[in-house]
Amino acid sequence: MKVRTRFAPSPTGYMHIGNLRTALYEYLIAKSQGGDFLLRIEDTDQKRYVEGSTDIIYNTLKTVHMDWDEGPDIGGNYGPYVQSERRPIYKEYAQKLVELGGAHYCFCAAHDDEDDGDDENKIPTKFKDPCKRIPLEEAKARVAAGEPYTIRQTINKKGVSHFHDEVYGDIEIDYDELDEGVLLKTDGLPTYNFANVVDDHLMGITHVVRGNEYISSTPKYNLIYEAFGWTPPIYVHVPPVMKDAQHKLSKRNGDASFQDLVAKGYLPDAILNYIALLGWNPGTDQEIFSLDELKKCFTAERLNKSPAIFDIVKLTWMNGCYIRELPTEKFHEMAMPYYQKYLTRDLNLPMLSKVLQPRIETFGDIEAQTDFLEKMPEYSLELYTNKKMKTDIDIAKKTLALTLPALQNVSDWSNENLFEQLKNLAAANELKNGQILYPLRIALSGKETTSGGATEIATILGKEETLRRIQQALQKLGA
RNA sequence: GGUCCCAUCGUCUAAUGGUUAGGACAUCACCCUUUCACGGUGGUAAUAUGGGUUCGAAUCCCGUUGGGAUCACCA
Repeated sequence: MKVRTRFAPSPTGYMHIGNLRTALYEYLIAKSQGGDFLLRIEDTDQKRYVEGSTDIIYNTLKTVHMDWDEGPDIGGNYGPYVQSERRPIYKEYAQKLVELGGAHYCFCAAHDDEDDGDDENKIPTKFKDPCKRIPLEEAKARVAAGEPYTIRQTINKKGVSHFHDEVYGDIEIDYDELDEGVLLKTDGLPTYNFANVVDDHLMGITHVVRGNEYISSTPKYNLIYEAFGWTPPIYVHVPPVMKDAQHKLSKRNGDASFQDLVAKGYLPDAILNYIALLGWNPGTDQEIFSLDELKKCFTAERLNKSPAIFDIVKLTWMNGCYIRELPTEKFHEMAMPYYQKYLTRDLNLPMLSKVLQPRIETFGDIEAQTDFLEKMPEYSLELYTNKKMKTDIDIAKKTLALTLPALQNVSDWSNENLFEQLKNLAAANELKNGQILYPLRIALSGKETTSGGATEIATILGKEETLRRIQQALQKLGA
């Protein structure tokens, strides 16, 4: 049987990393076995709907190349793929479930959740609906008379429910723990509890992958499958992605959303690679994976049970690996928007890219790495003193005075030539290379550390600006 | 509170009864070096806890502790 999985987000705002990881696992379970991956929009809660969030979902999946085989935009044989467009289907199946004894009409008012007065002593009890004792004919008459109603699940079963989960193994839950929850709301739309069962069955979903918060309600869904005479899917419950040991990653608190990370200069492929490893491992020491490689080696058996904390530091490292692997031209092209944002001076940008590529971990680092190119910062003369380089203020004064005329005569302003010239200058004056190069770098950057050395910075700045900065430094040194 | 689930270095994880408990990130030291970075070498660092079972337990069982989830006309 062909494997079919679905990503079924609700359009309620941003796409966070946990969502994306669930989508990835769904995608990989299908694609590792040549199956289908479909996209379904679960918009049955009109109150929580956020304009534009379906576009975010489409765009995110597209940028990481997780292509779906069926979905709202491209259609398929099991549509529609937006739940609000499936309203008649749910009503039909809900009524059928009532006839089958798996549900009943309920006329109770909605629960008011506002009284949080004595929360300490509030012990919730299982909701057992009195309406299920209303004779079906009477209930139907009230519905026909226009009385508002919901359809609730009927749970009369006693004892213990068993089911198997691919990650957590065999789970047992007592039927007494199950609520007789609403399946079809007053507004005629289904709740998640009903819609996901009906749709997953109708759409031929073989593997249901979702957060482990659904484990405790899974027996309820199985009861519905059972009442209809349907075969339940294979369940794959995955642990949450955490912000820290206590808190899940959430949209509130400004926690990492995919698009935030991209905006900060993280590469989509690196993000995807990192989250694949948050809760899954290949069983080898390999850590860098393309999506195609993941498709080849992914197996649900190697999914983890315990929550994983999202570690931006490791993601940053991995992003650095991806940046270093970029072809030079590609890196330059991707860095260009950042250059345009932070730099106005006429610089040797290809040289800047060459210097930056092995040094930055995200494109967002460019700003801090290049600020001195734009404007010479204020700096202390103490910077000229460096024990290891055997320089101090006096030596700097002397060597910069030698460097200035030497560079004035240079016509080939390439890094290689500048380095060669200055090495020769050092040798001719019986100086160490560092005694020439270290003060020069300070004079050009005003910073203790920089991306690149003296001659690289000179190359980037160009001859005119380089000479100007050396003159300024000599002035500052009182030479 | 009931129920369910989880527990290996700071973090992500490997080891499905026998390993000096392995790898990666981070961190520290050293090497390379025109600073920084990249790269290389090495170090520090973990089986929450108490009982069992077993010749032998990170691994199996029970208790404890800690954490998470769930108990909506949200998903």
